Amino acid sequence: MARESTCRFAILGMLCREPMSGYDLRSAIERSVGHFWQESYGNLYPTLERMAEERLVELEPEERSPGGRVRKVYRVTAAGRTALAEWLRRPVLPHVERNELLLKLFFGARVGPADSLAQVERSRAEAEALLAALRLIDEDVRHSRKDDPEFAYWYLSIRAGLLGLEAHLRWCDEAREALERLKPATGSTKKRGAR
Amino acid sequence: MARESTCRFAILGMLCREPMSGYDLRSAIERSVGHFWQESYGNLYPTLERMAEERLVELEPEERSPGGRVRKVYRVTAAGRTALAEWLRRPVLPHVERNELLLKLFFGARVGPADSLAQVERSRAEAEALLAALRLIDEDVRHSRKDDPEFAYWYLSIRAGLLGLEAHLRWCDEAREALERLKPATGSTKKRGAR
DNA sequence: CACCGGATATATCAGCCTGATATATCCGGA
DNA sequence: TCCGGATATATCAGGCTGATATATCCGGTG
Repeated sequence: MARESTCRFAILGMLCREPMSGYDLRSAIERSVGHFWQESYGNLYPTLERMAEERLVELEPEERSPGGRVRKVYRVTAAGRTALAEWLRRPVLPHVERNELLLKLFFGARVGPADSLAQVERSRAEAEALLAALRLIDEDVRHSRKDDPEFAYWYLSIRAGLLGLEAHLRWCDEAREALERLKPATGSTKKRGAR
Repeated sequence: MARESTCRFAILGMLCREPMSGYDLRSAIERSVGHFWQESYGNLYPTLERMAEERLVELEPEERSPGGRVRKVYRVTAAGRTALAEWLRRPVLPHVERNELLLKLFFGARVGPADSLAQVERSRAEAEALLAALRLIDEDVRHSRKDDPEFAYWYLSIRAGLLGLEAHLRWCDEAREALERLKPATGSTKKRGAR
């Protein structure tokens, strides 16, 4: 029945560290868990409103900037903390992640190895860039936060990212090789494969 | 702007192999690409209707079972084949996959290492089961389909699954170790934890 | 024969979520 | 003073999931 908005819990987790506005939430989430979790404004703002109705969060007493600019800073309530803890203990339900790259490759015979190869190369380049970025974050966190009591928990997600990306790169290399073997005999690349 | 229903292309790809009903499509997809792509009826039926309006697919001439039972068998049109080929060549746009397990672990300090450990163990068991299943499929496909011209393309997705799951298992082991180190060092809390 | 249960088959809906769009203010630098 | 980029909130169409409803077919059991 009622699918449960996971967004709620991302918000609760972040608000437990520090009260924030919807805008702040988005960047805090991006900065800390951005490599495996993101939230859009279109999701955050309505969700925050609902959560306020449900008393999981509440607005901090009107804190306006001098000019009178609107800024809604939310804070987590006791009920919010309870709900978060309850969710953290609940098992993750298994879910098949859609993988558009694999789907395109699966039907790849309809367009030929060159196009599939291009998809793999693009994916590889992207993964390489993500890996480089994550390694920088890794370095940074290992130095600046290694004494934070939450360090071990944060580190788990970085390791997951690193291992996952490395595995993906290995797969890309394998796939590239396999697809290259499919290409029509090397040398003269002109053969127009009329169907 | 118009996000493009990926479901359309999963349907087109499958219908290119053989005309099918919505019901058949669901099981064909489940059987062949189920480990990285699934479609729900709630998505398939309305999508098929729209695609028929757009002339990407068409109904086969009334094919009813003797009792007059309704059964709508769709077939891909020339326009459908073109649309599929065009999509297959278009680059996959990068997208951060949400990972609920990692999110729960990231906030794990709020409930403690035992609960996080349980999440990891569950995920590990699940991955182990998926891996075993995929190895069977691997065996099967390598024997029964190795001469199919599309074999190489199908095989890519199996290898992606195998490498991904193996990497995940390695991460689980790492995570388990890290979380076990966080547990209150006591040897006092009995050896075999009561589950 | 009647009945049952599981597979076949289609359809609809609430609700989550994304990506796009709109709007307005703040503030530092040219 | 004006510009542009960051800050900030809000709304919407449309994709998609998981649940629910409904009905038929068919083989096996009593």
